[in-house]
Amino acid sequence: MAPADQVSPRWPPVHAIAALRLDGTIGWRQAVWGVTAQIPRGSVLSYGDVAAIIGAARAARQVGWALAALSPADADDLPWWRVLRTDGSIALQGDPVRGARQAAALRAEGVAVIDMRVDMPTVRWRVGASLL
DNA sequence: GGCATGACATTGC
DNA sequence: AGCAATGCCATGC
Repeated sequence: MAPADQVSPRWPPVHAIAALRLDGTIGWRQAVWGVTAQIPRGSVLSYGDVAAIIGAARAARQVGWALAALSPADADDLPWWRVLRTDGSIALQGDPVRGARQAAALRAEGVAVIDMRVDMPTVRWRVGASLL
Protein backbone atom coordinates (compact mmCIF):
# COMPACT_ATOMS: atom_id res chain seq x y z
CA MET A 1 0.00 0.00 0.00
CA ALA A 2 1.74 3.00 -1.32
CA PRO A 3 -0.83 5.48 -2.54
CA ALA A 4 0.45 7.48 -5.45
CA ASP A 5 -0.15 10.72 -3.59
CA GLN A 6 2.22 9.58 -0.89
CA VAL A 7 5.14 9.55 -3.26
CA SER A 8 6.86 12.81 -3.97
CA PRO A 9 6.88 14.04 -7.54
CA ARG A 10 9.80 12.89 -9.64
CA TRP A 11 11.47 15.56 -11.65
CA PRO A 12 14.12 14.49 -14.11
CA PRO A 13 16.75 17.26 -13.96
CA VAL A 14 18.39 15.91 -17.06
CA HIS A 15 20.27 19.11 -17.76
CA ALA A 16 21.66 19.29 -14.27
CA ILE A 17 23.06 15.79 -14.17
CA ALA A 18 24.11 15.70 -17.80
CA ALA A 19 27.24 17.60 -16.79
CA LEU A 20 28.23 14.98 -14.28
CA ARG A 21 29.59 12.47 -16.70
CA LEU A 22 32.97 11.09 -15.93
CA ASP A 23 35.68 12.68 -18.03
CA GLY A 24 39.12 14.09 -17.56
CA THR A 25 37.96 17.04 -15.49
CA ILE A 26 35.70 15.34 -13.03
CA GLY A 27 36.67 12.60 -10.62
CA TRP A 28 34.77 9.57 -9.41
CA ARG A 29 33.74 10.99 -6.12
CA GLN A 30 32.61 14.26 -7.63
CA ALA A 31 30.55 12.57 -10.33
CA VAL A 32 28.95 10.06 -7.98
CA TRP A 33 28.24 12.62 -5.29
CA GLY A 34 26.84 15.05 -7.83
CA VAL A 35 24.32 12.55 -9.14
CA THR A 36 23.40 11.27 -5.69
CA ALA A 37 22.74 14.80 -4.50
CA GLN A 38 20.02 15.14 -7.10
CA ILE A 39 17.99 12.04 -6.42
CA PRO A 40 14.59 13.44 -5.43
CA ARG A 41 13.32 12.88 -1.93
CA GLY A 42 11.23 9.72 -1.86
CA SER A 43 13.01 8.18 -4.87
CA VAL A 44 16.04 5.93 -5.16
CA LEU A 45 18.57 4.76 -7.73
CA SER A 46 20.62 1.58 -7.93
CA TYR A 47 24.42 1.68 -7.86
CA GLY A 48 24.30 0.60 -11.48
CA ASP A 49 21.97 3.46 -12.37
CA VAL A 50 24.37 6.00 -10.94
CA ALA A 51 27.27 4.35 -12.73
CA ALA A 52 25.39 4.44 -16.03
CA ILE A 53 24.47 8.10 -15.60
CA ILE A 54 28.05 9.19 -15.12
CA GLY A 55 29.10 7.15 -18.12
CA ALA A 56 30.59 4.06 -16.52
CA ALA A 57 27.85 1.47 -16.83
CA ARG A 58 30.00 -1.41 -15.70
CA ALA A 59 31.51 0.18 -12.65
CA ALA A 60 28.67 -0.09 -10.16
CA ARG A 61 31.08 -1.21 -7.44
CA GLN A 62 32.98 2.02 -7.70
CA VAL A 63 29.80 3.92 -6.90
CA GLY A 64 29.64 2.15 -3.58
CA TRP A 65 33.31 2.89 -3.10
CA ALA A 66 32.75 6.60 -3.69
CA LEU A 67 29.89 6.73 -1.20
CA ALA A 68 31.92 4.82 1.36
CA ALA A 69 34.54 7.54 1.02
CA LEU A 70 32.13 10.18 2.33
CA SER A 71 33.31 11.86 5.48
CA PRO A 72 30.82 11.80 8.37
CA ALA A 73 30.16 15.48 7.76
CA ASP A 74 29.48 15.04 4.04
CA ALA A 75 27.27 12.06 4.81
CA ASP A 76 24.90 14.41 6.56
CA ASP A 77 24.48 16.57 3.49
CA LEU A 78 24.38 13.96 0.77
CA PRO A 79 21.38 11.59 0.48
CA TRP A 80 23.54 8.48 0.18
CA TRP A 81 20.66 6.42 1.57
CA ARG A 82 18.81 6.81 -1.75
CA VAL A 83 21.23 4.46 -3.50
CA LEU A 84 20.39 0.75 -3.24
CA ARG A 85 21.09 -2.52 -4.97
CA THR A 86 19.28 -3.13 -8.22
CA ASP A 87 16.89 -5.56 -6.50
CA GLY A 88 15.93 -2.92 -3.97
CA SER A 89 17.84 -4.34 -1.04
CA ILE A 90 20.04 -2.26 1.22
CA ALA A 91 23.70 -2.99 0.58
CA LEU A 92 24.85 -2.05 4.06
CA GLN A 93 23.35 -5.03 5.81
CA GLY A 94 26.78 -6.15 6.90
CA ASP A 95 26.92 -2.94 8.92
CA PRO A 96 23.90 -3.06 11.26
CA VAL A 97 24.40 0.52 12.41
CA ARG A 98 24.48 2.23 9.04
CA GLY A 99 22.11 -0.32 7.56
CA ALA A 100 19.45 0.54 10.10
CA ARG A 101 20.14 4.23 9.61
CA GLN A 102 19.61 3.90 5.88
CA ALA A 103 16.29 2.12 6.37
CA ALA A 104 15.18 4.77 8.84
CA ALA A 105 16.19 7.61 6.53
CA LEU A 106 14.20 6.07 3.68
CA ARG A 107 11.12 5.54 5.80
CA ALA A 108 11.42 9.11 7.02
CA GLU A 109 10.79 10.29 3.48
CA GLY A 110 7.91 7.97 2.78
CA VAL A 111 9.67 4.99 1.23
CA ALA A 112 8.41 1.61 2.44
CA VAL A 113 11.25 -0.63 3.59
CA ILE A 114 10.31 -4.25 4.25
CA ASP A 115 12.96 -6.78 5.23
CA MET A 116 15.69 -4.24 4.43
CA ARG A 117 14.32 -3.88 0.95
CA VAL A 118 12.24 -1.43 -1.08
CA ASP A 119 10.03 -2.01 -4.09
CA MET A 120 12.18 -0.74 -6.93
CA PRO A 121 9.44 -0.55 -9.59
CA THR A 122 7.60 1.81 -7.30
CA VAL A 123 10.31 4.06 -5.94
CA ARG A 124 13.05 3.96 -8.55
CA TRP A 125 13.74 7.40 -9.92
CA ARG A 126 12.73 7.44 -13.53
CA VAL A 127 15.68 9.22 -15.00
CA GLY A 128 15.46 9.90 -18.71
CA ALA A 129 16.48 6.79 -20.59
CA SER A 130 18.54 9.11 -22.78
CA LEU A 131 21.10 9.32 -20.02
CA LEU A 132 21.48 5.61 -19.73
C1' DG B 1 53.41 -3.23 -12.01
C1' DG B 2 50.96 -7.10 -9.47
C1' DC B 3 47.60 -8.42 -6.17
C1' DA B 4 43.78 -8.02 -2.94
C1' DT B 5 39.61 -5.57 -1.70
C1' DG B 6 34.80 -4.22 -2.16
C1' DA B 7 27.93 0.12 0.08
C1' DC B 8 27.66 -4.19 -7.32
C1' DA B 9 25.39 -6.77 -11.50
C1' DT B 10 24.24 -10.70 -14.23
C1' DT B 11 23.71 -15.31 -15.20
C1' DG B 12 22.76 -20.01 -14.35
C1' DC B 13 21.20 -23.31 -11.36
C1' DA C 1 12.94 -17.04 -4.08
C1' DG C 2 17.71 -17.87 -2.99
C1' DC C 3 22.57 -18.95 -3.84
C1' DA C 4 27.16 -19.40 -6.09
C1' DA C 5 30.13 -18.37 -9.73
C1' DT C 6 31.91 -14.72 -12.75
C1' DG C 7 32.79 -10.35 -14.55
C1' DC C 8 33.88 -5.52 -13.30
C1' DC C 9 37.19 -1.76 -12.29
C1' DA C 10 39.04 2.33 -9.13
C1' DT C 11 41.99 2.31 -5.12
C1' DG C 12 45.55 1.20 -1.99
C1' DC C 13 49.39 -1.42 -0.50
